Amino acid sequence: MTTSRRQATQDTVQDTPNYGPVIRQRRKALGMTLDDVAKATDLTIGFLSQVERGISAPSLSSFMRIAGALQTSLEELLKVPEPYMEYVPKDSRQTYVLGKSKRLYEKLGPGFPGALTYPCIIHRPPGHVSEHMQHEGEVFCYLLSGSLEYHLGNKVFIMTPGDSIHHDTSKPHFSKVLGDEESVELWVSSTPIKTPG
Amino acid sequence: MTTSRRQATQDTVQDTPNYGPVIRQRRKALGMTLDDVAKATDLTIGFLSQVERGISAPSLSSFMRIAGALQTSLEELLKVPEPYMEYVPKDSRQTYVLGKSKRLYEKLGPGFPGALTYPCIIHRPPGHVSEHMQHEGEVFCYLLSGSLEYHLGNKVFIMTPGDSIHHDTSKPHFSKVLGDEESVELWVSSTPIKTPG
DNA sequence: AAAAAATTTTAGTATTGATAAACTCAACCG
DNA sequence: CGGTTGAGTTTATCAATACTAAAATTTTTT
Repeated sequence: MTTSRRQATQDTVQDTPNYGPVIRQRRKALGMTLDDVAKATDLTIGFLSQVERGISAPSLSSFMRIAGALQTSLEELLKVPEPYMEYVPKDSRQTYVLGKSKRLYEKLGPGFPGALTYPCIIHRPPGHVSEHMQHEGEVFCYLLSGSLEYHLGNKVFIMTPGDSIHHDTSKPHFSKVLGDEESVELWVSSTPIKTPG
Repeated sequence: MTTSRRQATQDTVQDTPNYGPVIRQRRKALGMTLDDVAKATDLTIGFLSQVERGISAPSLSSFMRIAGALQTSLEELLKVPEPYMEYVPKDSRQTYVLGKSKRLYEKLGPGFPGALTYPCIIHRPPGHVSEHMQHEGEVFCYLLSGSLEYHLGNKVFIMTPGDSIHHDTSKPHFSKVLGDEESVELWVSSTPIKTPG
């Protein structure tokens, strides 16, 4: 054909997200060197440097390993950066109702591009028992109101307003809302809390 | 190294989503042939056949062109299929509050994997004016209650309960909630309605 | 200023992403 | 029944590249 596919690809390079800088930003935000990522992905620092500078394109499987090493997802690296506001007036929060239990989730971040933590407020009804969790990362929770029975590994804490907890999420954990009122919990997590589609 | 990166890749093949069958299913659901997709993506039918059968791996840019041809996204093709229920009891719906206007969105689908349409019910407060939209696809809306002023291109319709509208979404459209009560609208769209992450 | 760390750059190549075309199979039609 | 057509599979091939190893350069640290 008169127009090579190579040229066709070049013509559509505009459509390829500029993931190089996004990868570099995330890597630096995590305090990692090219060598750190190279070891985690079984790729070389030279190649990763080229990927970050847009000189070379990784295969899909390499891209996924890079995303894994950076504790993020393909989707996060490829998507158009979402709008952010550092300052969130309390009456302008994005809110969601989650699940059959009608938990209310108030999103407070991201406050800037490349943020590594996800702040939110969660309202849970009396008696609600959260999912048992265990995954890589860390979390901080401050109880604004209500009462919680927080299970962390084989420890149990009764939390009242003003109490907080900060832990490694690789330890199994869950909590139950005590008493007759809903709990209001301020969370800052290293992984986004899953909100349905 | 004694373990080739190819083997390393093979070792992690379990981690690579099984997108081949997902691509084929979506292509067939859209009534497209390999030739149709080949023409849309500037790839060959032999290659696409191999991709769908997991024999060959497309580059990231080719993958994105395939996703485009299939009117879907990388994320949709790569993600673990979401749980689905054909039958949705009215008190078991997933709900979300959207935006500052506090629209309520009740998810009714997908009813099966590979579905091409997205059913939902949307509740909107009095006076709410929707975003002006214009994109590829089609939509059907049935007004359950309330009243709407629906703008489609340069046509305006006053919708009352029981009325419906079904149109090509490439025409510019938006609507406003009339009267003092909220509207309750049943929608079936060819594209997912955006819900904040 | 020197050393160390981090990154960039270069040369190289085994592998592959993708093609062209032959082949196979099922469905359809005269 | 044989020929044609549509759809998909398979094979041989190769230009391009995904990625490496190592040298060179830059930046940071001491």
